[in-house]
Amino acid sequence: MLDLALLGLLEDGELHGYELRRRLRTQFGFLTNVSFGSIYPALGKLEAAGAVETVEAATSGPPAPPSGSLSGEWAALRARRRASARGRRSKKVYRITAVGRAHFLDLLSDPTADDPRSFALRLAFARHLPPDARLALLERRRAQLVQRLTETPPDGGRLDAYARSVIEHTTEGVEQDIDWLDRLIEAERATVGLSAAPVQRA
Amino acid sequence: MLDLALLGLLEDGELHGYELRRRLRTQFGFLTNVSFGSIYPALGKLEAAGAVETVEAATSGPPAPPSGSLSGEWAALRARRRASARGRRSKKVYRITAVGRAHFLDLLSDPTADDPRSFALRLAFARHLPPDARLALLERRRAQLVQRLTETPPDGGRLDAYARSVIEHTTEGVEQDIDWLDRLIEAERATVGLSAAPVQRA
DNA sequence: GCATCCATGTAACCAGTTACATGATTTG
DNA sequence: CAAATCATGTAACTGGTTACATGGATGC
Repeated sequence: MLDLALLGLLEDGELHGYELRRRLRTQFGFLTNVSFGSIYPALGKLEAAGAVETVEAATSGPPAPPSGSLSGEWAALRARRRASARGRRSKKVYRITAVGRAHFLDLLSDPTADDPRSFALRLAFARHLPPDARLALLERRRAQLVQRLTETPPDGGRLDAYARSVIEHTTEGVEQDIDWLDRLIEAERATVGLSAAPVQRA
Repeated sequence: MLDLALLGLLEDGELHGYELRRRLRTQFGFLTNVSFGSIYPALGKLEAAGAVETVEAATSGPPAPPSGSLSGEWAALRARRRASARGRRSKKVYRITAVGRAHFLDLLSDPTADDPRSFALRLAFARHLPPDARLALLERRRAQLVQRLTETPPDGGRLDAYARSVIEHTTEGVEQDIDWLDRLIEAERATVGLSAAPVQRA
């Protein structure tokens, strides 16, 4: 989960841990409250695995987005000078590697992750997937939700009002998710149909 | 989470682990897939803490629901005979204790648990709460969701269609949750107003 | 008698948390 | 210069998971 999120964010820009956390909080409504205690170890693991590498500051690689933060770049420069001069620590900016990109795609296409948060995250990064994998992701999720609906107890009679309300509300939520997925699937099919010969799939 | 669910289920009936799991799967749409690897250790802990106790079969305590399962009772009888005769293991039926009931109420009223599943679970068991605690539970949840909405980024402009769709859908879900809570709160206020002098609270 | 479900349990692991500790930078 | 915010990290813990091991009861 976290690996996926971090790699995804790093896919479009070099970032440091603190900023990664901020983006998780702001850009994704789900996946709030990820704590530093998770992020830094995760980044460490990813670095050890060669999926990301640290860069001293945004100097090389893809044209660093100027983003109008002159003060930020000055700060980075100063930090770097300090860092080399006194060996002190500073911001650790991470960049995704080729290995990391491959790993990211693996995580993104992995069909054995069915929890809602993981799905939301994957869909949010779906632009990195080829169209057919995108479609597969949506349809897999849809099938899961449909099955959950069928598994929902047909009883509900002997529960009190509170429990019943919870169950009904949950069920409604699932139904709306399915509708939403249907719209997405339709849109996806349309674009697939446009860009290539129509593929027949369930 | 699990403790709460187990105690809540045991509040209305003596049950064994396997059956507890089955009920979690069927009665609650959320909280599916709780595994035995969680349940048995949790029951063990609860027993060690004195929150539940094992009974050999449904013989004493609250009038065992006959539930028409004669074969079930025969099986229990036979199992008990075996158990005493050969010291073999059999179904371990748990009953909640006074300590357990107190613990259950604590968990149910604990304001420091804000994740959605925990809330759903507590609301499902809300009949065990006094009306004011019920109202407090609902209003706390509502406040959390409202805050989450205000924290949602007003930007959304520079995200691609997939990420935007996820965020929008999530936001809609939160809004519907709030509407739902509003209805529940209103209903709750009505019953409170009926049974006692109207209390003024935010 | 064999498969299948009911039933309990353990061990290893995993993804995340909180609390703690440290220090640099910015701002009033 | 003090307070707030930026920034990184570690250790202990939590609440679960999967995989494994075992065995009784039921149904065909």
